[in-house]
Amino acid sequence: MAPNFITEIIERDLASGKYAGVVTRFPPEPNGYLHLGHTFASFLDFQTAVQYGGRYHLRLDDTNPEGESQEFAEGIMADLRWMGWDWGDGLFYASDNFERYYGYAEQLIRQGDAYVDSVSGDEMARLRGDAHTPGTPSEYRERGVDENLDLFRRMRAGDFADGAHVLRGRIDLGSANMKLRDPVLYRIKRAWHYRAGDAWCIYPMYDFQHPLQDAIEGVTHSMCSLEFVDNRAIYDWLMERLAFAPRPHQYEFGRRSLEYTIVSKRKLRQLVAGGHVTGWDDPRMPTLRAQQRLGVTPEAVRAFASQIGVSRTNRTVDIAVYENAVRDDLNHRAPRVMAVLDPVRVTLENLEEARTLQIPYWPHDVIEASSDGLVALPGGERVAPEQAVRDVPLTRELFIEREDFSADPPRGYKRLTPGGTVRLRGAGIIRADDFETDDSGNVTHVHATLLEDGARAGGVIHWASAAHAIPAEFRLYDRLFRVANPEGQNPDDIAPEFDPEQPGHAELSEDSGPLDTGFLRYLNPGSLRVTRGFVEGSVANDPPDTRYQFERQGYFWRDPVDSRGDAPVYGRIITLKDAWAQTQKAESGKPKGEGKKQKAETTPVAVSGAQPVLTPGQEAEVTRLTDLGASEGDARTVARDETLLTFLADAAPGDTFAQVASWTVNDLATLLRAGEVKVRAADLAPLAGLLAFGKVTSRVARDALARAAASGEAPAALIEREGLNSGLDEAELGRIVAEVLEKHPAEVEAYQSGKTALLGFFTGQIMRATKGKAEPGRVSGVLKAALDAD
RNA sequence: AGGGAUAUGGUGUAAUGGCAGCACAACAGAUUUUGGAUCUGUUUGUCCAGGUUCGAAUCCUGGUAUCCCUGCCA
Repeated sequence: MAPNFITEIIERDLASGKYAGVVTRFPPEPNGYLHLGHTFASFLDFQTAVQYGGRYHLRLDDTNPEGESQEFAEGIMADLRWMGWDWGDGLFYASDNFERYYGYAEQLIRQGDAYVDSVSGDEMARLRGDAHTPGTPSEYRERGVDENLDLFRRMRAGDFADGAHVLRGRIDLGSANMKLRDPVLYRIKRAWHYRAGDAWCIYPMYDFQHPLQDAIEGVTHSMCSLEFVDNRAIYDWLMERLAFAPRPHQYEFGRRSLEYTIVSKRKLRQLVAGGHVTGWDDPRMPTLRAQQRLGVTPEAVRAFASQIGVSRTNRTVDIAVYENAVRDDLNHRAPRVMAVLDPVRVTLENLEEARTLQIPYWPHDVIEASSDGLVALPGGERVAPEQAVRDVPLTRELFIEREDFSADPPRGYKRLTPGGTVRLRGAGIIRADDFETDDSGNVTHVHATLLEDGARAGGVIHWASAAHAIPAEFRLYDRLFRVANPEGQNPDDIAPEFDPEQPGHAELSEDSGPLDTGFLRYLNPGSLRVTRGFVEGSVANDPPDTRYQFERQGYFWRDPVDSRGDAPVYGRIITLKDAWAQTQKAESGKPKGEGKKQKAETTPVAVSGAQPVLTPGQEAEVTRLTDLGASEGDARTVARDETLLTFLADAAPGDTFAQVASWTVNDLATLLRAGEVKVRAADLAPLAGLLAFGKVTSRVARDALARAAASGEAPAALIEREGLNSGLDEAELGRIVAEVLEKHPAEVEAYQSGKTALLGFFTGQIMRATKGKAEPGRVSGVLKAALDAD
């Protein structure tokens, strides 16, 4: 986990002793399967705890019986364990604590912090008001404690129908934060809970239950996504009213979505239910179980999760980052073998007798990168590179890839052509002497000659012996959607031409309603291509979960569901990068271009220089302040802000006023509004005087101002006490400059070889070394002289 | 419209007043018995307008854009 704003908070909390250790939790609701979107959140929760030597919990957040099940709970656990997580005894079910939540609810009632409301849902929504109008109390808001307690107990006892009453927090109906307008804490809902059965007919709401559960578990840092920012106010209110100490705190991070992927549970369900995929584990799905079946390893998923950063903005990650993580993992894991996916027969006319070749499993670069000098056999055993080979028969009858022979090759084609040569991987060079085609012109047979050593060829192709290779089905997966953002509008999208051979297309057109099925129209009709071909015989004895690189094709493994011993099915985990396809596409690509979006186009020109309109009273203040010497801009800012106005009221009039006003606006405004400024404006005049007379640099003055604001000490006294007005003579400055240069020889060299931007770096170092006492004007002169002299 | 959050290359993320860096992508070259991998290099960026400062991605003011909130879901 790279450093981020949450690790920063944790380090501060640990350093200050706020918590003895870190405790986090990942709280999925067991009403669906985990998908790639969850890996980010779970990784953040778990890995952060690991990183700080803390604990992480898995919490099944099962407070809404609808849709939740043990099957989902177990699926979630299995997927997380597959990812390599071990929460030890840190497994919690929210439903195990229903009784405790209930107790806290009664406590809130007794404290007058919660009440039973008895209006309908519609009425409650109406009374809540909207963004412009504050909420109005329902007629039940002022019920007494005893009545509330009685009603709430009877709610639990099942005396009332669903929806007849709710328990609400009594917070603030007028709050601009809608979440605070007396949120519902409990509702009556007669539903069978997969763990609690029918023990309860009231269930707690997220806003009530989640903070309590965090506190009960002893969680310290409770991470959730950005849409819960407003809910934090309830979280803090609850912690305060129920006096938890030490208490957990909620921090929000931005979600990460992935290009070409949807993660909405409802839409995923539509894909399964509509038969657009074969199930939740269809290798094209973004669910973890699907990625698992695809053959992606947990290490790759974790690498991906660690590579996408953490921030407070919702972002969409480039699919290439995921693909890179998958390839990078497989490159060092998957032995190389050969398979022909779309075969064309080749006869080596001059090969009389079959040969057995020993071809290495690994390319030279993977061998060289091995840390112990050994490499793995498909079974996992690590052996010397020369032993990491398999037997491959070279026979008179072979198969090669249909794409690897061309009677009419495009420019730059490096494979087999009539009369041309190519190297058969590991077997030597052949020349195509002749070829046959069928009625439609498809090549059916190539007649070739195996050439002597010393022959030359421009390219290398893979192959398989017709007599020994194993027939197999290949499933070539591609992105499920044709567009990066299937849930968006995609006005530039061009629907693919109708192709009756592609399953899914017909359903797609009859199924596409105007509403939520819109994303279905972006389904990629070619997301699954099935071919029949041959894989070299050596794979027969390998473990069934071996991931291979089929050379020049991509990474594959045996489909764990559909593959049979006598009918193997190989699924493509991911393609190899294909520079040739790139150039091909570029050649044929119309100059239409992608139309890079220009920022200037998307951002309308801002109306600049617009000044907010001031009231006559504020205008009068502006005049008064400018008369006192303040700049127009500062005056306008101050006049509009009561806090700044009040602060500035006791500033001394005179020459120093303008400076004090400027500091007020530019340096103190934010602190002032937060009520964190301890110094008085009256104490600022002497500081401004020191600055005006050149006794201190502006840097020293601002530092002193900041410290004074925090401590309340008069800044001028502070400067006096620390001798910051002592000035800096030429000799001392020269000495410090020399010291700084000596400490940073690499930077000096870089500067002298032309990187003049480093002047700012040196200036900063010198300012720091002199505590700001050096005058920047002099520094630059001395510095340049010293650097040039060196 | 009220409240809240956010804004750095194509994408994601660093820089906490002092060198705009890293990863992925793209492009070029080297290398290569995988058009893979590897290595080297290159292109592209601080939302806009003002202000403070010797110096601003960072501080101040104003604006713009995007997202979230008005479930008895989580």
